[in-house]
Amino acid sequence: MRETADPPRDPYLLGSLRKGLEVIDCFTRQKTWSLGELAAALGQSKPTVFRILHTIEAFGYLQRDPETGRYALAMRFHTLGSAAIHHEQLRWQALPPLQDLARETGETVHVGILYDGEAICVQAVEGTRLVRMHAYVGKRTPAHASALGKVLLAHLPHAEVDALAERGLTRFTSRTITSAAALREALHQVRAQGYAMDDEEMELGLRCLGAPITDHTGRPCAAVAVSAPAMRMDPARIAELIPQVSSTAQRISRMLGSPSMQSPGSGRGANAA
Amino acid sequence: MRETADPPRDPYLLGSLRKGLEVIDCFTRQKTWSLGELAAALGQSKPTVFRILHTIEAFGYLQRDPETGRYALAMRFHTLGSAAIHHEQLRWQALPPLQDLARETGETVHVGILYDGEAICVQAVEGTRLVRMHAYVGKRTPAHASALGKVLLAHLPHAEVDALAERGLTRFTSRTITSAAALREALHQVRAQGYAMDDEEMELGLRCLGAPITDHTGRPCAAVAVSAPAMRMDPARIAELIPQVSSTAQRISRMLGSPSMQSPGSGRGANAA
DNA sequence: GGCATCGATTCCGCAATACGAAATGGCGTT
DNA sequence: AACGCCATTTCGTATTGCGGAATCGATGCC
Repeated sequence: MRETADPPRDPYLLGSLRKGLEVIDCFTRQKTWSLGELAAALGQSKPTVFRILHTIEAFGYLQRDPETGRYALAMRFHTLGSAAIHHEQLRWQALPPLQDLARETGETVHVGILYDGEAICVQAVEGTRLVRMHAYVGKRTPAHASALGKVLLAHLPHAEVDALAERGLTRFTSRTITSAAALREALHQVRAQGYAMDDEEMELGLRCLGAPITDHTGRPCAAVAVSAPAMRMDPARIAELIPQVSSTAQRISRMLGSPSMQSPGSGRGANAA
Repeated sequence: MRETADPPRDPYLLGSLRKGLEVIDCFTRQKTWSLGELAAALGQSKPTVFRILHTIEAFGYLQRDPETGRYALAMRFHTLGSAAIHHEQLRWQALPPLQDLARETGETVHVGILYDGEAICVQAVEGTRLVRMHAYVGKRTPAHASALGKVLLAHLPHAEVDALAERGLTRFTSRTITSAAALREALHQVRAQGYAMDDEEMELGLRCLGAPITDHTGRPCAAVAVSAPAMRMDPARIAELIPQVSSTAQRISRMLGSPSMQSPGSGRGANAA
């Protein structure tokens, strides 16, 4: 029989490299694989998969359990992962404004991006208070349960948000948003307000406020957040922090070449435009 | 002219996958590349490199700067990197003993492995004191300036330690070991003592004690460390902590199937054997 | 505005490469 | 001791990937 029609074949896709990457992908789903399992999962012959594994292993990206001979991701991927984060140019641009915000508020502040349903911290500055949230570059938080994440989800196509909710919204506290309907409602509010709040949804006693950073096309590409113990985040303090976080976000956006929300000197613009 | 003799050609090395991995490797040295730069650096033709980049990009492992068209590592690598750490089986085995040690001492404790000149934390339990070291999975520390790192370096072939020193030993405090000779001497002492100490070598005011974990072959494969502010790490406290850290390390080693240093019931063995 | 330049992308024919069926080897099980 | 499962190796063939050269597109210079 002839090929079952894959009409739009990409002539620049290298087959053996493609299969290699498919193999690597498998390891995000299951931590160890035997040759036979992988061959079956990918629908490839064992010699083919053997050569692929052999090549990747030769580069130190995979390692085998000396006992069982099963393959697993090696630490070399962790090196690449760190490099990926440190390469974000955003990281360096955002640092001075973040430091200012941390100094003004005394609280931990951070900048993150959305990736695959998680908010990933790419830069953080800790607050000066003894009891404070800890943040570090590379920290990941489920998007539905963080201020950073909700700000970024709010500007995503509805279909993607639904797909995320479909995968299940893990509960962390009694306040975590766990239904698709509640998430949609919360994101609607975020869009209306221009900022997001995590009200002890990830951890009891921790509140965060987040605001969007827009890139040169005006699209939200990242977010800033300030995090503090709930005891220091009463309504009065929140009202005070919101403009501080928002203006930090706008400052970073401007550095990225974002078209300002309101032309400078045009007075107070309608913020519902 | 004929090929310049690469005698031990590996028949199971897939050429195009190999080149793809070489391309990925390039991004650990320089954060962004243009097609032409990569082609020149690898000694490959531009169409070849183009196909490779195209394939990797199609998988979301590379992304292009929309402005300049330059390639950079994408966040997807960070996902793989996290997965690599979380797949360490050591991580789960070590947790209960670590929790016990953290409870007994009240200080932050962690387990790490050596990779490419850095100690990488694969499991951590924070202490209970208000002022304490913060540790998290994935944290990396230069090996020459940490207790974890020095324990693991001590059991490496001398050539590898020298190679590391060759690359330069960054100074963090006035106490950081920065010469190859001093490092060799320090590692010699670690081997003799059976534990390592970081005496404010990474950060002033922070002391750590580390002890080796051995795998089923008896080879040191990881290490445990306890970290505390120097004010809580005076000589008396250190003398108290050393056996606690060591016995935690031995407990974990035994779980990994390590042959005990001294057969159970054989009384106090000579620890210099 | 037109032309030169430089980098990225596409074309195309040739040859090397990667493919998989089947054979082999190693090891734990019955 | 023979079986059966899984990883590894062999080998002939067809496909895939290769690179020189042409094309396209943007940028800068006259």
